[in-house]
Amino acid sequence: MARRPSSTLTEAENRIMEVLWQLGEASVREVMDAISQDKEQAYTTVQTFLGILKDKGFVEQIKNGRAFSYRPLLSRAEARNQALKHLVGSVFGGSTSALAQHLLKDSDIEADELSILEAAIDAAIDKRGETGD
Amino acid sequence: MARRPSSTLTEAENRIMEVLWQLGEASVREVMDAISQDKEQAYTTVQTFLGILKDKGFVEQIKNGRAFSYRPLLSRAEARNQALKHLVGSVFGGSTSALAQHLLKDSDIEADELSILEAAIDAAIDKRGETGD
DNA sequence: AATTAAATACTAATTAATTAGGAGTTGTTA
DNA sequence: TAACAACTCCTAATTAATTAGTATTTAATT
Repeated sequence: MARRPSSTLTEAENRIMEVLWQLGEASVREVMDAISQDKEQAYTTVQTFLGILKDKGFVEQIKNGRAFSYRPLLSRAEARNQALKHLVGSVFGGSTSALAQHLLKDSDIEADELSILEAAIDAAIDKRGETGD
Repeated sequence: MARRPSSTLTEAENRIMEVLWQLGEASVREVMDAISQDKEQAYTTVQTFLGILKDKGFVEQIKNGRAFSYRPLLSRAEARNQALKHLVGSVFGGSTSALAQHLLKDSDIEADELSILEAAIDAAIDKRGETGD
């Protein structure tokens, strides 16, 4: 027996999606060029992953002259949600507050980030109080 | 070419470590029994992973009569830190506050968890203010 | 039209991750 | 002590993930 396929974007898939989220729409070559800033990657490798992402329904393929362009169908926020859910489920015992508390206690988050965070929490609590959400 | 080895605990490794963190120390059979509550897993499979974890330096092996017992050398907090850092690096562009803000805006964290979180933040800010950390 | 460039489609190879079997060893018990 | 059970060690098999090459098609340019 062996492993189940990943429920979230793999590392390589995420690298590709990141470019699409940034550019909105891009050809194989454009994705390759954007990635090659950080990581050398063959044209056909990028192509392979765009094909995989298309098969998984995470991008759509648009005919653009002789070539194809690709556009994200999965948003960055959704992808982050999935990745986060997966991490919380496997590493934090399914408890989001365990993650949050870990963030504060054991991780190296900066003090000024904490203030931003606190303001965001106030806003979130206000909003939920109003709507009863 | 192919993938680099995972810098964090894999899913299966984490499952094993979770038992060790819970029990403090356990034999192959005890780990297997604990895991089998959720997931059927062969004795030798558990054994294989304990061997891998030992090779990686994440557990120590203690002779216990005719068998071995295993004890975690990596703490749960450290493992969570690594996993979190990895996620933030790959999915949140390296920004912890991007993660924090996502938690509040886009994830489905509960209102009562937010209150806990806020209290934790207050405490964290107080502590850092005192020590100038 | 022939050569060249670029894109696509298909295939393949490598390694990590997961799972488990079988051989051999050691200790227990009828 | 012979049978049996439990454990260890080594090996293997399967699939996901990553990477890229080759062959073919399509288009541009001289």
